Amino acid sequence: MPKKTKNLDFERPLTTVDVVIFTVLNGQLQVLLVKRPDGPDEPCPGAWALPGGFVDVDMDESLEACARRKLLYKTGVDSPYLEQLGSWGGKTRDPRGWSATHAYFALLPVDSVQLAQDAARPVKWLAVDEMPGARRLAFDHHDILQAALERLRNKVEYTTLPAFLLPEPFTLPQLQKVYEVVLGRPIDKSGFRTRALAADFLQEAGFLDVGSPRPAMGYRLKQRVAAVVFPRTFSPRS
Amino acid sequence: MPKKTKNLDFERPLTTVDVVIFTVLNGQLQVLLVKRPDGPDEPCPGAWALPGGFVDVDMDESLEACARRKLLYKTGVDSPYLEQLGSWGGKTRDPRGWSATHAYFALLPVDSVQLAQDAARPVKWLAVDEMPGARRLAFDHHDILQAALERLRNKVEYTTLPAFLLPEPFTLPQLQKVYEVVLGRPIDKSGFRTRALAADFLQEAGFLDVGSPRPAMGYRLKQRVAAVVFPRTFSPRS
DNA sequence: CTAATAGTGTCTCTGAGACACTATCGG
DNA sequence: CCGATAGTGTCTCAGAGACACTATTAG
Repeated sequence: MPKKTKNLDFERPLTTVDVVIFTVLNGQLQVLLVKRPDGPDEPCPGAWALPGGFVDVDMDESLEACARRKLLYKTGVDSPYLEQLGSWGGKTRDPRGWSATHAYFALLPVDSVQLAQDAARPVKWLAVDEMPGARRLAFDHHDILQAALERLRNKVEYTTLPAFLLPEPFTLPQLQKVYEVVLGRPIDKSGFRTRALAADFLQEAGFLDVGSPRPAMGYRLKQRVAAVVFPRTFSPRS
Repeated sequence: MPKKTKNLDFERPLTTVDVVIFTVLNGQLQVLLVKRPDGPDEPCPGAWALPGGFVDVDMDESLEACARRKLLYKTGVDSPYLEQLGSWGGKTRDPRGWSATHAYFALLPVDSVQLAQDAARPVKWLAVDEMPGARRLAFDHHDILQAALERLRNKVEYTTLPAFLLPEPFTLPQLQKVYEVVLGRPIDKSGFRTRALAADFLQEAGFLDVGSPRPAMGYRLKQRVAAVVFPRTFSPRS
């Protein structure tokens, strides 16, 4: 290892942060994508990509601060549920050189979002179920998105994460729908209610009339910071 | 954001990979540490640190390959259980500049290790329980180690990870001891055996006489690649 | 009244925890 | 024989799954 002695003048990898931003919209789990600019010097020109970009060593105090900055810039949301997902790095993932990205994933209610619509950088929600195999995302963002989905679906089995996808206040049937959307299968109502209430992470917020024949109790999260863990999973009896 | 246009000549963070290497030795969970060199230009001179270092854009194909290279170099082990832990990055974690590290954690049986003893870079095992609060590791390696411990202890509750800490073949009582060492509490023998065998990740390898009055069945892992997940955790009745 | 959704009660069964029990070895 | 460790059987109980049941609204 000749280069790593005293001086630091060896080639450094490019360092980026990408954020997988999920919400529920039209009864579907959706992810935020940004169109890469066209141009001769641009990698993946015109392709859809996860929001993200280079770490700015002057602006960013830390990786998480960088992720929050990019998220705030694209969505206007400043304190969503945000969790580190992992990092991807290698010689070939970016044509501009050895590059490593730190990926985060965020959950937010769609009503809190003000998309930064900019003609130069179009932004859109895409339902994850409608992502055709053919539609390739930029770089290795397909892998990153799949990892985020896997993490989300795993955690949904035993945590209260989906509550961060809903605007407050919400009803238990609404929350159950979100669980079902993310898991892709129906859940028993009685068991769901028992679990949700036993987890003690909700507080009542008065009855809501959401157009159903009978009004339902509305709830807010007691703590908007972290997820609560259930004692067991939702896995169905085999 | 002025700098991130076409050209790439803005300052790049330093990029490193660190590996938290665990084993069980003398009935204790131990972690591998490397002494930082002394010297006027060195950060944290003489402090103990996790093995790791800069990504070498010529040698390393990917982050994981870089982690494996560093692990092989220090221990001689080339295919341990290796998992990404997370990344830590910020303006102040390294006095040499904005730096981001990609942390991995590895589990390996102590008998497979040939420590690279080099007078310039001493290497040692340290029992995690004997780490005094006062003993500060280099950089933010204390945080990284704590995160690795938390991850390990969490996963031990519901996976077969501890099997990667033992030389094969091993007996079920030996494996149970490892679980107890990592968890820091006793486990019921009967329940442990039922779970372990039901998980179907072991194959018999003949009786072993390990000095106990009665010989016990030895086992090997069916797959040395990934951990198996239990249906429920070991959490004790409240 | 009926239709539709909100919310509850009840039965069963799996699997963990606790712990007493038997089995097999060395001396 | 005894002591020590390996390994098994049995009872109980929490909590998930399944599903039938009641409650409250709009029309």
